[in-house]
Amino acid sequence: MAERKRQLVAAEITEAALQLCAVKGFDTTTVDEIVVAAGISRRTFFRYFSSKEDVAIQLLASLGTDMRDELRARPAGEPPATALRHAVGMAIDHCVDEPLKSLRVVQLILRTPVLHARMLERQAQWREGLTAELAVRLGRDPVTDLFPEMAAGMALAAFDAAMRHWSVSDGAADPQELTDRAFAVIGPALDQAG
Amino acid sequence: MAERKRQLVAAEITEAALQLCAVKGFDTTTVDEIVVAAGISRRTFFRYFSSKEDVAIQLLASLGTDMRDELRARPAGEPPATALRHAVGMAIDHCVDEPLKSLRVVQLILRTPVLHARMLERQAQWREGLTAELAVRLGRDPVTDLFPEMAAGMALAAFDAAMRHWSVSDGAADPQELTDRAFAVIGPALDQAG
DNA sequence: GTCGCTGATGGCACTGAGTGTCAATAGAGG
DNA sequence: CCTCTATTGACACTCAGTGCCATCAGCGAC
Repeated sequence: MAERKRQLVAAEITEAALQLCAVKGFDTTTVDEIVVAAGISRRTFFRYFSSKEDVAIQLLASLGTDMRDELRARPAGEPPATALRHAVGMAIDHCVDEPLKSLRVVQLILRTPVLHARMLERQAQWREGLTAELAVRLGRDPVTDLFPEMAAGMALAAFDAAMRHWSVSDGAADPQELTDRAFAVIGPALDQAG
Repeated sequence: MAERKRQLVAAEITEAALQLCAVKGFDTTTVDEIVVAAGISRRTFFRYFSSKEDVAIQLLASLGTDMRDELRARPAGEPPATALRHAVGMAIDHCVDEPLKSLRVVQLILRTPVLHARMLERQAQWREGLTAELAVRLGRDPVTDLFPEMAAGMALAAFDAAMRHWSVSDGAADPQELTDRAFAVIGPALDQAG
């Protein structure tokens, strides 16, 4: 029950922060302003989020593990392109399930350089996870063989491209359809024998 | 001649900063320490570099334009895979020309999360440049057609993979050969008709 | 009920990054 | 030698982030 309250407070902070950032931008929004809007103390804010950027980035926290878990759960014999498409699909589902919240966050991140940078750094960790999982699936050594790493990188490049186009379309485009088109491009490279 | 002096001071600051960061890490190295080592004032430091991170990132400044210029200079009929390989080759050349300096910077960036994030953000700008150039070369609309964007993303994924493996090999591996192997993976996707 | 323990919170002071302002200074040109 | 200009240094300030400690609420033991 203490955990429930913690998530409630975190959600309140997040909501206040996103609201303020949407109005006056991330950089010009101070932690003090967020803190006042959320009705907590400055010190408490940093107990919930390790930095101001974390408020936005934290919302993507589960995507990495979701993708990796889905990739692991795919049938062993499935070709890399199909397995990776389903893995990325897990992340895209979050955008489809809650379009309003997701779009707001994605747009904020994409037009705030420092947030964009943090997100890309996160993605690099996702890539490491996907690389390791792919290496196991394919029985390849990720140190000497560049294929798992490149395949994971291409899948995330497709994810990025879909997110960017979804963002600039203001949510009008279908994220899964954009992802399909991006995967159509990388497909020929994903299913090679190596 | 004022410009010459400016570059000289910048080089001195950079050298002092990299030396300190190599010893005690980027995060624990303060601007004050860099400033003392370089023999300048704190205020002057921020006139040369807009942030502490910029000292390291600035060293990659020309890579983006170099790649785009090289891509533009490639023969019009050349297939995307070949043209992009030469463009990325321009950036890799910097590592081959000055292996000691480059390796030190690359390793520092790759093992410092905040620097890694900034570098990836830079790369996103390079990608935009390559995307625009590719769109022109191929006569495709980068808004409705995902191919230019994905091709640029794949090329940079290859660049990244080569850099990472070069870094972990402590410079023992050949950067151009690593890039060749990475491009061999994405090749089948780069030369599709779309 | 009260004592004592634990965990969450708030307040305070501190370091470090980054910025604006102004005075001092050095160098080019008359 | 004087003047105009650009670079620098010094100071003060805002804001992010952290360590420390006092406070307070809940909760089990007695």
